[in-house]
Amino acid sequence: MVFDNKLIQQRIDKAELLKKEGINPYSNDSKRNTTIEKFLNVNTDIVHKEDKRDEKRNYTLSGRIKFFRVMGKASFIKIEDESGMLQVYVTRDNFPEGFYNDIFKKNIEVGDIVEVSGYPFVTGQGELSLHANDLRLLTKAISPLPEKFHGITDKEIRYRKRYLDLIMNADVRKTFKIRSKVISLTRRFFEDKGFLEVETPMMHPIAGGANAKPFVTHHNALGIDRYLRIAPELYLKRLIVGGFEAVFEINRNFRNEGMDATHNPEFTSIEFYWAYKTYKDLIEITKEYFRYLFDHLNLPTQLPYGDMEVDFGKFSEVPLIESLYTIGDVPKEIVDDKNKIIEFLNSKNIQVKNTLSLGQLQGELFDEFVEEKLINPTFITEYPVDISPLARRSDKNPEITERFELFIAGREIANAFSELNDPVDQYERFKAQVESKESGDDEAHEMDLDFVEALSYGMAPTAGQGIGIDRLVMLLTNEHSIRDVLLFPAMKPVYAEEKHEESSPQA
RNA sequence: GUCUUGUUAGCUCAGCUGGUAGAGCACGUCACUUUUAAUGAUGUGGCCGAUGGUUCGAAUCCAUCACAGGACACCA
Repeated sequence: MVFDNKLIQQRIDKAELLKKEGINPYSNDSKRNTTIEKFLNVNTDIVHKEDKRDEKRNYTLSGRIKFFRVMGKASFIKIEDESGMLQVYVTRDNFPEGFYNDIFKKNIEVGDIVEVSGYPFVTGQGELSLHANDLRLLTKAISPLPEKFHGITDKEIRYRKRYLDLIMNADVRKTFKIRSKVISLTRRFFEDKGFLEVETPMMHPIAGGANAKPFVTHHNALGIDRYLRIAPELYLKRLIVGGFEAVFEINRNFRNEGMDATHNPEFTSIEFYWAYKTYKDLIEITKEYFRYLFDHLNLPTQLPYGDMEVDFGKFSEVPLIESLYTIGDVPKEIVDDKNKIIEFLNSKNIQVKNTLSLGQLQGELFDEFVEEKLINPTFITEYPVDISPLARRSDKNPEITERFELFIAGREIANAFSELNDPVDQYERFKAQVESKESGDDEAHEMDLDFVEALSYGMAPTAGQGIGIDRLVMLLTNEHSIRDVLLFPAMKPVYAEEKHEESSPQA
């Protein structure tokens, strides 16, 4: 039974009783004419009035009851709407005979959504409140709310029943409002720069644009498998081939990998591509983007993140190889020598496959010794070509690419490069990835001949970038788990085991 | 995937080296017309995550499983 709990049954009984009294416990005729925030702002003058009230003003407000304090013939309740919390004063003698004792006190309770009308006044304790002369039930809550003081702290319940978390925890609502603003501002920033927002497929015939394991689904009508996209990159670049010069997409990517504090199987990123620009231009627009976000979110340039202090006014730029010895304290003389790097890594008790290339080993060194030290925003530039299959080679040094990743608070936030637009080079790099895949790297990129063909028609010199929105929001809200910036993070189903048992009788 | 911690009333949590379940909030009843987690009195409420084992006896010890948190690994 769904409603077998005693407390729930009690509340269902109350709803039934109200129906008998002619009160609809699920009424939809709200007459609200203002919000709590507006009420509180408009009536700040009441405190200066002689009798601390103005009976000529009248407001109708709605909200969920969060506190219910009965003191005999008078009660204080607190109701909450999206904008804030309001104290409402309810007295017996202000209502029709019987309402206060039999309806209000007995059958309306914490969790219910009510509508109140009345005038503003300030209590003896100095709190601006509403003196109610009408109170109506709008929605009966038949499940009791969690405890009013501690609220709900069990993370599992908070994630599985996010609505409860949102009811009980104003901070959580705030975090998701910031998230919404970040996405909205991001969209506006790029639109204002002349970028065109586009939508590209979520179901791909080839999981391309990143190195990651995809989710597989099946298209019945065509009888073929499709991959939930791991990145929109190759489609966006096709659009650049087609003549759009600045495009962006804010949407979900799906990666069939482990889950932890910084990884959810579906996550949101913005990717943008900008013709006739290079990664140098992307560094500049990224700095501008952060200034824009901070201005419009009204954030100080220095933000705490855990026990770190991040200064968003201090962006720096370091080539990857240089960062190994200037930041990572790796001996300078080994960074260009495969064997010496392996020796060094082994001496630090880090095991690596000896099939790794020089570039891959340099990447290892970076991950191991540099990444976590990059607290203030740092553009790490000039990535080795063999760990950058889609990036354009540097004209000065074909072993490195015109690429950067942006690190903040020890985490990768963005990845960007001048795009590879040489179709033959792209073909060769796909081939190298395929070989790598055949030798066991199941996350290597697949061959995408259709994309190579697109490039063969000529893609203007272009720079492109991806920014992880979830991790960005984590930074801005000082949250340390990606689940705390996702309304509905991925969770294992609770009842999987039972269902399984039903279908296969055993044990 | 590995290690580790947790799972007890609707919620937040106690429950020691095994002896048959406890508090606060919520809920019921009573009192109370300016409270702020209101207060006072009183009462109801539990298959102690699941399954096995050890034991005269298990919330407690052991094993397996499920789910979750954390760390590590993988993952750019």
